[in-house]
Amino acid sequence: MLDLKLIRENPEAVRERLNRRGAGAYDIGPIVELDKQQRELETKRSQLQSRSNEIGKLVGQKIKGGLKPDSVEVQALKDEGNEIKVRLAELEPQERDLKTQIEALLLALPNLPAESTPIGASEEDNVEVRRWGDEYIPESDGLLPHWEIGEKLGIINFDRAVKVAQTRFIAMVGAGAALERALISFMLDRQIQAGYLEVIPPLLVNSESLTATSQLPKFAEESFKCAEDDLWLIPTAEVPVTNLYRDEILEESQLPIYHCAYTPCFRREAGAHGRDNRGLIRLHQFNKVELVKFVHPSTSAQEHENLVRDAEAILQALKLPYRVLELCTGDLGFGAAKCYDLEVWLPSAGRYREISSCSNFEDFQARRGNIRFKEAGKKGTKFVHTLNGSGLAIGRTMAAVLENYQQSDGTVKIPEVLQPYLRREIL
RNA sequence: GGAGAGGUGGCGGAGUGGUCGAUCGCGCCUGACUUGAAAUCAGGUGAAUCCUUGCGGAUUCCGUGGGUUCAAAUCCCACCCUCUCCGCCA
Repeated sequence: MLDLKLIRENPEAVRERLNRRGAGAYDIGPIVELDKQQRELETKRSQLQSRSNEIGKLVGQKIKGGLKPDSVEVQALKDEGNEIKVRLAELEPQERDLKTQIEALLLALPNLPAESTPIGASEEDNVEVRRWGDEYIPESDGLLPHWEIGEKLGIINFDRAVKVAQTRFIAMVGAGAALERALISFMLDRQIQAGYLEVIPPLLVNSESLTATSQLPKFAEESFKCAEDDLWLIPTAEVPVTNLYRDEILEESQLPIYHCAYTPCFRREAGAHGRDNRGLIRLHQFNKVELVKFVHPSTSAQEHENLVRDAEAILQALKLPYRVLELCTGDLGFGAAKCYDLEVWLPSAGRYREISSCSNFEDFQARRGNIRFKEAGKKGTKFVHTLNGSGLAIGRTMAAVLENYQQSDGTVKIPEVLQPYLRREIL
């Protein structure tokens, strides 16, 4: 959520920055107008309230001083109090209504792109920052896509999972399940070593949590909702982990807070029919190790760079070729101020595919979730900055391992760093 | 799911209609005393919004939302959450 004060005081600057996401896509005019009305009402209402409080006190004093509750003097005050009550009953709903409208409009506005985010219209304009591991890119002759490898080895079952659930669900079997589990353990171990505190959060979350991290209200159709309850299946561990500290005031000395979490993620992938529909790339349920940071605003840019490096470290350890993209303003996620995507090399596609997305939300989520910190000895509070990134998506990593490590005899080598987890060298 | 108890400031814990944003204790901060610390003493110590150039002022917040009243932490209604016992269960 953007700071209403910032919009009020610098509307032109806010407009300019929002336009970087797409010219004219967002209009703050109504917010500015409603905010003006709301403040006028608030001033009026607060003055009435003040007089009403005064009357309340006066009546109390008079009665204590010996006047009868039904004496003329007291009755006159009561009458005035009743009058004010009538006028307040008019103003209050108006003000509340305005506030609700403003809130709804604010929740629908995306974050301002950071000054450093490259300006562009679409993913075409994303900027490649660096590439790693070209020497590990396999020869392209006779390569199979990962779903064929998985089926041949009998470690991924697509058809049976569809019977059990729906299309875009899979079942991992035997060594496939073990490899999935090994990847999870390996990534968690690495990230814990890098300083992240592991969490196993709830996999169902309420609407308030989804609103704080900004999946709601705009992207409701992307998540699975439990019909009987105000509970949703998490689309990413970002939601429960970020919301761990919702409505809290942290001590400055507690920052930074680093968490990692392995969770399954559930996404409806609405509107994605027919796209990337083979294999492990786009499923309704997938596993992910997520990194989440809560940091002091002055450090968040550096923390973001470090977060990306922590995600990259996994790909490097697995010797999977990848590149780092800096997303342009036109491709930037709703809540992000700045975002790097990691893309891993998928030989079957002959291209890089997203395997991690590392975003700095600055105070956007913190504002929505009311996550603040207090500086020692100083009055008031500030919003923390939140960041998160995949470290990494497990299913896509599995796909990348199967394809990049396949051998001409149809077997798949196990990356060295996973061998201790799997206790074997070949699939 | 049933019965009972309860939700007040960082913590503990008062407060059952009136000047209560809330006694008090602990914690924390500042100052005095001290070579320093402890102890002691004095003062201070929540958040948010609006008005104001500033000084400052006003309003809101005692789980949440309604209601009664001139006036609600306090009374009424609904809901949420926590604890204890029972039931059920991995």
